[in-house]
Amino acid sequence: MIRTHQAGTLRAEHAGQTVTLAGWVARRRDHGGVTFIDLRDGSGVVQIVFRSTEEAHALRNEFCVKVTGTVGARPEGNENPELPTGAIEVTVTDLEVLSEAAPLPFPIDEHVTVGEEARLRHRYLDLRRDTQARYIKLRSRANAIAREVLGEREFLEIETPTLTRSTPEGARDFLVPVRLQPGSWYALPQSPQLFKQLLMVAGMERYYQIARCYRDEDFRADRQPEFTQLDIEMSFVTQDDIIELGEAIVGALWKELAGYELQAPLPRITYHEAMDRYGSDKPDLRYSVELKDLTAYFAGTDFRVFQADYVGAVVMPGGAAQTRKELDGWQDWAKARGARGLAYVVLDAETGEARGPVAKNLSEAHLTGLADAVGAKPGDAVFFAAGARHASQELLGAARIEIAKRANLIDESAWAFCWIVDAPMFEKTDDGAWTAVHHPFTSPNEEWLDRFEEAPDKALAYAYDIVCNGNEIGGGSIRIHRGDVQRRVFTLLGITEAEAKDKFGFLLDAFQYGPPPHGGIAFGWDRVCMVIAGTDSIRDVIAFPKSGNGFDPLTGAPTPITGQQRKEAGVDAKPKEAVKA
RNA sequence: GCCGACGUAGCUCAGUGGUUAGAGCACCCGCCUGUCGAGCGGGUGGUCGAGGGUUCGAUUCCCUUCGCCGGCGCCA
Repeated sequence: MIRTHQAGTLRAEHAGQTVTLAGWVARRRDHGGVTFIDLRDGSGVVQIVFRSTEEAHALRNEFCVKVTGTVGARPEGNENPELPTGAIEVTVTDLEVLSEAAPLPFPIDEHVTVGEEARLRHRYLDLRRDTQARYIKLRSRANAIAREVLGEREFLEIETPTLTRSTPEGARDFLVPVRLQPGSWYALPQSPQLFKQLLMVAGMERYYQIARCYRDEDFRADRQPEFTQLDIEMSFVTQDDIIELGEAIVGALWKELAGYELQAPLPRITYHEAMDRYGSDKPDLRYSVELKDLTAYFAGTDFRVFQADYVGAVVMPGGAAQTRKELDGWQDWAKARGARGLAYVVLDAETGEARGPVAKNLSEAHLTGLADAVGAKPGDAVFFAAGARHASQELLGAARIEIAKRANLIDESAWAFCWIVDAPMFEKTDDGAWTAVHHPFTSPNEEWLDRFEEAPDKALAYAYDIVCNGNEIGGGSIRIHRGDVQRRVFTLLGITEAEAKDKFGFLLDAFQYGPPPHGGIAFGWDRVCMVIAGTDSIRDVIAFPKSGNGFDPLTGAPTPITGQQRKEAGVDAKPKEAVKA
């Protein structure tokens, strides 16, 4: 090594030692006769002092330098308690500029906010910033912790192909042309789902992988076209076994990275209960504000809008104090989400009288009983949604989150976990057919195994999601391992035998040879790291993330290809057999 | 695909239908021996995202377009 110590590790006990350091000029304070420089390396920052000012004068921000000097206690009164190294400084006797830095496109400074585009274009500079570097380091530790927990439990880390066949998730595939077979294409995996099931058939019993996955869908703050899953599958297990494992992993992560002791077992909430109480399948349990079903309460109302399959409400504590403009703002908020609006009633802070545009449509009895029915107090506002049950609950669920934000009900220091269990097997598509909510290999639970056809809309699966502070951080299921059940599911989904054989015949083939009962879970690893890091963008925990539209501001990818590449790749080749849509 | 916000110096932002578009930081030069987001003085730096329109005159108003961010749709 060309250095003897790491800058951030120097302490008072090093006083008197001669050390050689290497790092970057983080900041310079040039007083003419004496110059202070904050020297930064991967471990932190230490102040170095130049008495001979000539050479220090030429140094600029982010020059990469090597210095030799003597560690000494700082003069009385000049200590900096803000810095771990603040008790000492290194007086430089020898300086070598390892490389110079051009003027920076943006300051490497925690105090200055810089636009994301500039940061990503020069991500290698962005990552020199302490906060950003910490996110990346945290992720590395998260990987190590997961491997440790799984290794102890005798899981095998097994890689699966990234050039593969389209798997049955619902998203659009990224496709790769195949030079050796013009007209045929690989798909990049949306997850290693089928491969991990094949590994179970192969007797690998306990598999995991930190797997890159690809989905060609639009972006969000917590979605990238390529992302990472901690992907896990086990044989001979029940749902409880997977949940226990999930809690062990999450427990280890939060203990070591967030200093939080997980209270296992975590609460389990059924999917339907979550929708009824929180209007979400990933409820944020850091605050209460629950939905109230008022369908029965308003039965027989003259108000047309409330003559619906479902009428629900959510209370905003103190919401009556909102200005007319703020209350109108909720209407715009609801319309932006595709709703007609958000009916509301405010309860007078003094009298508790129910007022508002909707109040005049409601009977005296309904108005006077409302506060009790929804659990509201004088001074609160009550928001209503009426219509189709699921959509109305989702609107109220979104309102619940917005209420918590606006009324400052979120304890930012809290961790609230839960499992959402008993997810439905199927849901109706727009054209009236059934589709798998999870994926078509998800097992019905015991209760529905023999009769899910009787009421597909009510049938429940052995499927579970783990939720933290309103983020779905992982999810999985027990898989179908019986051929007859799998065939019945395909039949319900309208997948013919020929289609099934064509799409995933290799899996069905494998399942002819004594497949073990198995199940698994996948953690959205970027999201897990994001949540632990306490940031609100997945891009913070990805070393080189893409920006909107899949553009990489650093490399400029994607780029057009040359005619030669196009020809060789076989992009335009016609497949030998026509493929059905 | 839809909705909303934003786009002015390298960075973060202010500003205006009318003379030469500003500030802080960065950068360059100088001063300065105890700073720690050092300080002081001077200087360089602008296609006001792009195109079109209205106007005597547009960075400012209008339209289109591009980029970016957030959300909806989409993504089990």
